[in-house]
Parts: sequence; C-alpha cells; structure tokens
Amino acid sequence: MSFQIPRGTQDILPGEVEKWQYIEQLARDLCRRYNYQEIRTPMFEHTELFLRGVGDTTDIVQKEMYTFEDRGGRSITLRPEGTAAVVRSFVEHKMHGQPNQPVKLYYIGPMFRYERPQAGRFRQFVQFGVEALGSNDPAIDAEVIALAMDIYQSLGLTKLKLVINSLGDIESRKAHRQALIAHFKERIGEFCADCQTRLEKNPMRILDCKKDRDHELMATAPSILDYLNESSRTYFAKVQTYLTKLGIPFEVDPRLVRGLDYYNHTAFEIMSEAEGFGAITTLCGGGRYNGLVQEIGGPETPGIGFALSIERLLAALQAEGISLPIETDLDCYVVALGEKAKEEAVVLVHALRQAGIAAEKDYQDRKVKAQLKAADRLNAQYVAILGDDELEKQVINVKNMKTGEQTEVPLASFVEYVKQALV
RNA sequence: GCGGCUAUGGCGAAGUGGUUAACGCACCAGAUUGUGGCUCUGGCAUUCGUGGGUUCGAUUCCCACUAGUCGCCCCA
Repeated sequence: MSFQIPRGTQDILPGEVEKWQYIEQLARDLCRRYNYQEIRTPMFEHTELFLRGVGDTTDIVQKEMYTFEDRGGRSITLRPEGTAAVVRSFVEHKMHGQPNQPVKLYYIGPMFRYERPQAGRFRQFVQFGVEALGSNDPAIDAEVIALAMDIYQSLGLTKLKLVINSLGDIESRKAHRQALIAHFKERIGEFCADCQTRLEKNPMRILDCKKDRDHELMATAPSILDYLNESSRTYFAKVQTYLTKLGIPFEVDPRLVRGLDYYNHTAFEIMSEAEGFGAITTLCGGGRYNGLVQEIGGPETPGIGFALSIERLLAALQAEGISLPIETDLDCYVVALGEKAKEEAVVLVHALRQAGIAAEKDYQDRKVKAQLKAADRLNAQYVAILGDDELEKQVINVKNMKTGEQTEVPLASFVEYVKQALV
C-alpha cells in the first residue's frame, strides 16, 4: 500500500521552498513599508459566511467549495478566498472602532477550491492578499494597486499588464444591468448556453464570455463606463489620476468583470504577458467592495483589496526566466577521520552552530574523500579537517573551498577563526 | 463538470506479446591506504501508476480507476 498526495495539492520540497520563503518575506517587508499588518484567520469558517460574503451565485460557492459537516453538526467550509474571513474578523472584533483608520491588513495562507487542476490552478493554493477597510479615498485604491505591482516588480517581473475598470456603485450597476438586458435580450438565442442563463442572473458576465467574444453585439454592448453616475465617474477618474501620478501604467478595460459578487467601483487585474505562460494569465485580482462589511453584519464600511497566488507568481518568474537570489550555502563542514576525531567533530560542529555558523558533518561513516564531496555538494565555504595527527597537535586544518588554501589552526581558536574568515 | 495527451529506477528517457528491461544524470565504491569540483572502472529497476480482462505468456493489447499535463468553464 502506498499513498499519493491528494489531487490538486503539492508538496513543496527543499530546493523549492526557499523560493516561497523569499517571496513571503518580500511581501511581508513591502507590507511593512505600506503599513499593512498581518492578520491570521482560520482555514475554515461557517459555510454561511461564504454564501453571504462571496455570493451564492458565484461559481466558487456553487461548485467549488470544500464543505462538510463537523461532529457538532455545523456546516463548515475550507476557505476558498480570504476577503470574507478578514471582513468577518473585522466586524467580530469591531475594528471599525479602532483608532487607526483605515484598517490595513494582509494575509498569506492556503485557500481551497474543488476544481479540476490545470496549469496555475490547484485545489489548495496559497494566496497573499491585502484589505484596506474604512476609507473611501481613491488614493487607497491606487495604494493597493501600487502595492500589488510593487511585489511583482521587486521580484524582477517586467511582462505585466495592469487592467482596471469601474463597476460603479449600486445605482450605476442597476442602470447598466437594465441596458445590458435590453441590448442582448432579443438575440440571446445566438449566444452560448451559459450566456443565456447569465442574461437574467448576471448579464455583466456575458461581456466576459470567451466563446461569444466575437459576436457583433459584443462590440456594441453598452459599456459600464457609460452608465456610471456622476460620483462613480469622478471616483474612477481620480483613481486613474493617482495611478498616473504614481507612474503605474494601466489599461482601462470596460469588459473586466470580476467573478465575485461583492465587487463594485474599482476592479483590477494584473496579468502576465510572458511567452508560454499558459492559458491562465491572471496573477492578481482585486477591487472595491463597499457593501461587504454591512453584508457580513458590520456598519457601513468601504473596503478594497486584492489577492494573488504564490503559485502563479512562481510560474510567472519561471516564464520570464528570473531566478531568485537564494542563499543556501553552508559555512563550514567538519571532516573527521578516526574514532577520536569523529567524537571531537560532534563537539566542534555544535560549537560552530552555537557561534551562529551554519555547520555540518558526516553521519554516513564516509571516507575523507566522500566527506569532502559532500561538503562540496553543500556548497560549504570552509571545510575543517580533523584526524589523529591534528588531534595530537591540538590543531585542525581549515580549508577554503574556493581558493583551495589550507591553514592549520589551533583547536582552541577554531571557532573564532572560522567566524573571522566568514566575514 | 467536459475534452485531448501521458504514466518505465531518485530524475530524464529508450524499448519489446516470450529466458538478463537500453542509455544519460544523480548516487555508492575503487583507481588516489587523509583532501572536493575533471577522468577512468565497477555497482545501482525480483520490475514497467493501481485493479481487472484477453493470451500458453503482458511492462507491451483491451477496460476501469487513480494521478499528472494541456485546454474549456471559472478563477488566484
């Protein structure tokens, strides 16, 4: 009997995990600069939260949730996204009453969606996301977008495309919805089955259809931008002004519609335009969700955020041929030959480690040559060789692996010597 | 949820209805009885994703399942 990892999940092994750590660290550092603080919420929540938060007409809720009943008879769901939980926590802990407004939070952790795995799509994947709650200033929209771009650019990605749109406020959306229905209604029979059901449920999504994108009615469809009321239009214009001032290039795409129900006003996506990136090009998606806090039971509070997947970020790095500056070198490898020396090596390695030096020794009872080879494989900067001869003289031979130079050092000052040499 | 392709040692990858399953990398050992990265020599799959079927005989043919992969839907 042997076991396999569950479908759509992955083990991140040494050699790969360092990249994750690097990216996570970078994201955390940037959040500090932008003054976003980490929040950690559970990996599962009451199912109802997602029904209300994400929206029960969305695909995520309708067919992608990991939902189960726990032993207490509660319906529990592994979180498919991060925003609903953050907002839940915001409301539950009454963060709207905190002195520092807006409340700026970030999270990083696994999300779960029951989907068919594909390039850049997993059943468990890691999202990094931020949420800014409590401000209606278009500047915060620009800040959130800037932070997302900053992460990608700090990693060296260049083939990026930022697409933004405004979905308007409730009033604007309503007007647009009516216009869309009127536009498509008579000839909806010429569209795909999905679009036909979308007409009544969420006509905006028709614009996002991949199958019918070339239909003549698509080009002439009423654009949300023409239905934005005064305040929505002003808001969107301001966001664009800020982005321009920040030197962030963007493209307005009136057909950008996000799949989660809670979005309004600013919506954006960052895509990779790298060659051979595959069918899924979206690296990051986000937008404003001004009604969500209330929907979750809190006071009327505006909010905006985004989420990006580390898996796709890594894929984009690979597509652009970028390798991260990851250090895994070992400082010192202690080679020992002979029983006495082996015993002493145990002590020496420990002493090195206590002094803050990354040290290793052999545990496979290998010959000197093989131990050197192991040290070489570990990219050891120095190798310290200890045999009976050295022990007798109370010295140890320290070899610089780059230059090949070897120095005889008194055992008493060995740790200090290595420490100095490494500087 | 739907469709295409794939599944052979740690990795990559040949191959055949029939006694020993190429090769490369990696790994181990030796040449070099205490010194790495080069070279040479040798070693390293009771077994070809799992289960079932066809057959005298299957890793090779068929079916199912599982998984990967690419695409659709959707999304991060």
